[in-house]
This record gives sequence, structure tokens and C-alpha cells, in this order.
Amino acid sequence: MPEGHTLLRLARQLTGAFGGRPVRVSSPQGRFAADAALVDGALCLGAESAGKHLFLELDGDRFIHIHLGLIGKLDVVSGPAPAPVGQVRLRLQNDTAYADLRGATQCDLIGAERRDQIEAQLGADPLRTDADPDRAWARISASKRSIGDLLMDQSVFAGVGNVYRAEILFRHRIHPLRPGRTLRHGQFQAMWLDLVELMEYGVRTGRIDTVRPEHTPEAMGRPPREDDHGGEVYVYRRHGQDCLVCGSRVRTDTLAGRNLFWCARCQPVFRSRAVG
DNA sequence: TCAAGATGATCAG
DNA sequence: TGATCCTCTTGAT
Repeated sequence: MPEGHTLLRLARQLTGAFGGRPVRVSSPQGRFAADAALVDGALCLGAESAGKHLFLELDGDRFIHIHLGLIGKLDVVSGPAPAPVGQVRLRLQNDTAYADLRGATQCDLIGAERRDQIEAQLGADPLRTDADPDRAWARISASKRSIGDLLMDQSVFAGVGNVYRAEILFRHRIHPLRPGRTLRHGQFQAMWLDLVELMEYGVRTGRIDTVRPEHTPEAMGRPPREDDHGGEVYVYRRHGQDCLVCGSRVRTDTLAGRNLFWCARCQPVFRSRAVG
């Protein structure tokens, strides 16, 4: 589930496991082998995330840049490393821990300049204290594009993925296809603060739980349910099921090739005043 | 045993 | 907008 909170957790795990010590770097699968040989045994200074990007910092201003994409996975495990299983693109290891990377969209060795360039292209990251939500609002308030589309645009919001998109729009009763420029500033501010809170919770717990206390299974007298994305949600991947709040059917559609989920009653279609 | 689908991003047209 | 890449899991046959 590679949304921003996952990457921040991974950065912290990597720093804990490898920071401040030399790290063995290899590529059992082979696609990162040439770069791995260049940095094998380098001193690892730590790791940090920016949106959905992960940077493992090595001595000499060198960084291993990882983007998990849709299906990538990075397992950080304590203990001695066993023989690699499956397609392990990158393996990091020392005496006490190892990490295996599989299926990532990107795994490159880059310099500080390129790292800065990647970070500069990212929009407001709800998980960073230096985030600038005003920049995101400037883009949204001037855009004809839908808010569902803008939320997934990493140059507007960094780290927000399909689950947080679906859930934040539900929590604020905003239809995903509503044009960005029709939102009120207050709505944006409330959504931003909520994103910060939800994603910080995701970092602490490793789960995406978005259902308010009054709508939880316990409160509604339903059996507990936990989907394979690891959390309790209102609409994400609940199409065809009943809305937890109003009971009407959760809808689905695709927008820019990605699945969209919403409740038609709780998130009514926006009509401008001119139209009525 | 095999095909489809998945929480992402990029490129061509 | 659709095709493509990457890997693994799930469900259908």
C-alpha cells in the first residue's frame, strides 16, 4: 500500500536498521547490479521520504532513489539475511538486518542535485512540517480539473494516493468530479487539516483508518471488518456495498485510469449557481 | 493452471 | 485516453 505514510514508515525503518553504519548493497535479480557494485560497503547516513519517493543517503552525496509504483514492496527485516526469494531487485544488509526491494517502478543511484530536483517537483506533502498548502490551493482554485484528479496529482499533493483520495472526499462530502475552482477556501483548509491528521495516524499505525467513531462497526452494531489495505474505510473498494452513513449503494467509476469510489447521496454532484 | 487486478507513473498519439 | 512496465495475490476454470 504505497501511499505517503508507508514511505515515511519505511524511511524510518531503514534509518533504524542501516543508519550510521556501512551497508552491503546487492541486486540478486540483476537490474540494479552495476549501481549496487558502486556503493556496496558505503556508509549509510539514513533515509528520508518525500511524497511517494524514498531516498537512502550514502556517503559522498549519493542516494539510492526508490519509487514503489503500484506494486512495489520493500521489506525491512531484522536478523541475518536468508537466500533471496523471488525477484529481489535490491538487497541492503548488515550484521543485524536486511531489506529486500521487489517490483518497484524506480530504483536508481542519483546525486544530491537530482534528489533536490525530484523534491522540487512535488506539491504539498501533508506529512511534512514545511509543507505549503497555499501552493496547492493556488493550483486548485484556478483549475477546471476535478478535485479527484487534482488530489492524485503529485505536483499538487505529494503522497496522497487512491485510498486517501476516496476517503478524504467522502469525509468532506465532496463529489470527486467537482471542478477544483468551485471549492471554497474553507473546504480546502478543512480537507488539508484532515489529510494531515489521517496521514499522521497512518504513519503511527501503518493503517488507513478513516471512519469516524460514530460510524465504526462497533457503534453501528456491525461485525468488525478489515480489508486487505489494512484499515476501516467509508468507500474505498466498497463499490456495490451500502454506504456506512446513509445506506445507499457506493458507486465506482474510473478517472484517468484509476478507480474512483463515492457515495452519490453523501457526495452529491456539484451544480454551479449559474446552472442552478 | 492461468488470467485478472492492484494503493503509480510515464509515454505516445 | 490507452498502453506499458514491474510483481504478487486472488479467484475462476
